[in-house]
Amino acid sequence: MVFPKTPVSCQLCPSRHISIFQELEPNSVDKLDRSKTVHHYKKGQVIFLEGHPAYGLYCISKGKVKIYCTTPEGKRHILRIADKGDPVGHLAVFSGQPYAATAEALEDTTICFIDRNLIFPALSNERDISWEIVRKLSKDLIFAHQETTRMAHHSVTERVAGLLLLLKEKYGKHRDDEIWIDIQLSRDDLADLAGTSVETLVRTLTSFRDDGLIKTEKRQTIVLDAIRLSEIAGLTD
Amino acid sequence: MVFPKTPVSCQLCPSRHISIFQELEPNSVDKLDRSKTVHHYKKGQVIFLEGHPAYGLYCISKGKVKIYCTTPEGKRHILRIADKGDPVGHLAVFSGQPYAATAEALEDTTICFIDRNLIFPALSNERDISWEIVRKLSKDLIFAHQETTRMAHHSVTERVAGLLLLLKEKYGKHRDDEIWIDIQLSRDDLADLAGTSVETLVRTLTSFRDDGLIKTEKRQTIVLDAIRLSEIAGLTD
DNA sequence: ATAAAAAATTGATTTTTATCAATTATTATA
DNA sequence: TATAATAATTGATAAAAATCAATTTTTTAT
Repeated sequence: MVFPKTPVSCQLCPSRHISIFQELEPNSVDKLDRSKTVHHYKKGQVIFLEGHPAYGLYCISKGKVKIYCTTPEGKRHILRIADKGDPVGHLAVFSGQPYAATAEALEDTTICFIDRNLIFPALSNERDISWEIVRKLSKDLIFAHQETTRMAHHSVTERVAGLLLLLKEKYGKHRDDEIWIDIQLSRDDLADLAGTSVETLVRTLTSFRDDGLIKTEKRQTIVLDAIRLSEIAGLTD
Repeated sequence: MVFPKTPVSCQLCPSRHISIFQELEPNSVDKLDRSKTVHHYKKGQVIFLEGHPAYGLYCISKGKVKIYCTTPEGKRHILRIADKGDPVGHLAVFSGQPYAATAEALEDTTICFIDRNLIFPALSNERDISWEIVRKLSKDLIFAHQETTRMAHHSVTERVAGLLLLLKEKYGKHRDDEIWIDIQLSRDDLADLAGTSVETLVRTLTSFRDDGLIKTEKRQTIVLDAIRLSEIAGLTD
């Protein structure tokens, strides 16, 4: 694995103003800046592996990372997609446990690593950052609970519809009066996000296409009828 | 709803030394003590409802509480069972959102309520409590992710086996050389925990009983073969 | 540009699980 | 204690989704 260092300062980082560290004092930012190392990963490269000891956390400067668990039978479940500004591996560091999931670059990614022993000293002058983290983790936990419930009690059709809407919210771009989901995900990725098999996912997309809910072009998806999709997803009532 | 006040001090609370507040200075405990109100709920009573505004959080003094989500179709999913010392409703308070789930007493329960506006002042002198909460939330989030993966990719048989082992860990009591799961859960509760229908749950238990993995007596379960159960649950490899 | 590899799609089949219906057991109540 | 109400169980059936297999499309590498 190659770890080329690049001079990227936190002050100039494109993700600076959306990350969990957005409220830091300049002094703390400087400390972070001196504590971090910058790394580049090509699409498909693994950043860390489930089960490995967590020596630190990451913050995405550029690119996207998928975080997934693997079952004993080799099935993958993508827990989330981390974008510019998002922390990765922080749960392991905060909880003191090994990484509970694998992180893999979805596209060419620049990511900063902060050693777990340097994080807390760098934040020592920040009074509120820990409560800010509590707030974010609580939100994430509520979302995770909803996901668990969805996986347990909703059909694949409902889950795929919900997934498409989520992706539309997060990655939707307007183009030619249509909403285009601007993220490069394979069918396998989509299946791993929806918690189903590739074949079932494809059939679900096909049926959505046949019903005029979506349009697919070159592995890209366009949402044509978000209202009907959210009815199917069970988000309206 | 009846809210009888009882003189229960935090210092004397049976849950004092296992709760998230276990590390507090005496001064902070006093503040909490003066901020809280004590409430009693009979088995089956609802403590708060999904969707309602969160005016504060709870800490269980005695008893057990199930926290569940309800889907639009009326299906329930029990996210967790909170015991003596466990916080309830804290996610809503920490995140500033309404309660995302319903809390209902599984048995007669004594629980303390702390208004959301009084929590942070009471903890103002505590340097590390927020990082302690970060640690606990991170652990909970990792667990929640594992649950999501389990619901998405494991069969009902695997999930029920895993559930029984979890209950055994948490509520197992040795009696007559056997491990007895000492908690009063209906078949509906077990189904809602495993994310399946009552009928399928019953059939799964029956097959476990036929295979000599468990023994059931008067709605109570005894684990006879934890090793084989954990093989079925997919926890061994 | 072409061949090889990888990804996506479609079809057929089996397995799993939910649902509906009926019955039995248990608990609560008069 | 008898009776009603609730909970648990069993059976039959239908629906959902996984799996296996084959084919087509797209991408990558030569």
